[in-house]
Amino acid sequence: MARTPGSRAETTASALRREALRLIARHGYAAVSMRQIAAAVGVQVGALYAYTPDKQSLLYDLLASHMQALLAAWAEADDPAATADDRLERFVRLHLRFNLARPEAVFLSYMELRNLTPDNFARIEAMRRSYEDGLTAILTQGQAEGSMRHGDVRLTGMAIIAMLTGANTWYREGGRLDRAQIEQEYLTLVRGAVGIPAGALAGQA
Amino acid sequence: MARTPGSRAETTASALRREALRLIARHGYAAVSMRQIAAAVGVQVGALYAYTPDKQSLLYDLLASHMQALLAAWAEADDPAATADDRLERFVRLHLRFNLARPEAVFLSYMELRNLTPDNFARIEAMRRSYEDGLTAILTQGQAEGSMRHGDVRLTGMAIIAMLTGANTWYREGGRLDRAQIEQEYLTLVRGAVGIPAGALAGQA
DNA sequence: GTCTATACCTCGATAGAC
DNA sequence: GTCTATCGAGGTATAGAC
Repeated sequence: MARTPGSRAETTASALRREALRLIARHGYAAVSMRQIAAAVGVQVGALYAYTPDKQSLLYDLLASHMQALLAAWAEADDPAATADDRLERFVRLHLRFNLARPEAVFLSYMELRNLTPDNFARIEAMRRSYEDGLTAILTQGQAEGSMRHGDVRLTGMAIIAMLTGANTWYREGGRLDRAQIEQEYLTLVRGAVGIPAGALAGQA
Repeated sequence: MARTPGSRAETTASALRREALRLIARHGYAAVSMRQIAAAVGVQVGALYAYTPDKQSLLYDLLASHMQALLAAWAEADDPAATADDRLERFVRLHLRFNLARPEAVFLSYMELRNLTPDNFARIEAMRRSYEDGLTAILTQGQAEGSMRHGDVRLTGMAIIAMLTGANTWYREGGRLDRAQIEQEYLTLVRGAVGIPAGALAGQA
């Protein structure tokens, strides 16, 4: 049987990531065994160690690649030259779109932080903090431009992110509200929370 | 040594709950062993089974008593005869006050849901739903009274709860903001989100 | 009520054959 | 790259002595 060298390896590697993500999201890192993951991939447990040095690295890779993808998506969506109102709208839409599309990875990213080693935890936290800083910069800009009226910038930023991420706890594909409606609803809530007048349109100072 | 019969048992029972809560909050249900809990309590592992039939019941009891306390606190704080604005303020303050005072129990209540058996999960979910319904009733009332302008009631309720509960992820005793300041900040955010005019005071229609 | 001892199971990780 | 076999550790829960 002719088979491209390495092609089987790539299949197993991606299956490993996919099944590990699925199982850990459902049962938790500590509750999922390497044997379970191997069974889901369709190999014996020893074979997994050709792809990951240990279980911890597997978890870290899942979280790190998720955060890297999020940061990259925001870097592409943001326009630092735009008004704060406009940037805030982009942030809200990107956050919802990105997170609702990957519920399992999002779930892992806040549920499994405590199962990281201290070094790995610090790396993930730095990326998360960088993402949060993107939002607080927008809030600071909005206050300077006079379009937003809110109190403590850090608290407001954390509140907005918590509110948006919370959508993942109840959103289900094919539910009562579609993603476009959800984006609009959350956008209205966020704009009200930071004191943007109800009549103001994004993009105007 | 004269000792009140049963007093030693009560001490162990409460120590068991306290240490189990602390350890599970820190490491997760699946990662904490009955041996670890026993060591923290100061007994051997066999002794724990005089207080709980198994590990699962221990987890369920911790979550159920937390939710019961929350529902009782809200029943006492709420005034169904008041205006929606006033009731919303009470809800925000109670939620923050209650949750910031019990970070470990709050953490368990959303992190360990998946480690409950289906039956136990359904019981906890019913209590959580009942709490959420308290808020959505307020939002519906506010819309009817004309003091609030928001969209989907269920989405708005979930968004508010997620925003408020998020405070637990960053709040630390003795931090930059005290609890009174935090309550005020979140109250402003919530009132803005549901479209209560910035000038309006709670208690006014 | 708590102890010691233990039954029985599953874990992560490795070794060596193919 | 994957298999089988295995090591040493640690898991929940129970039995029976005190």
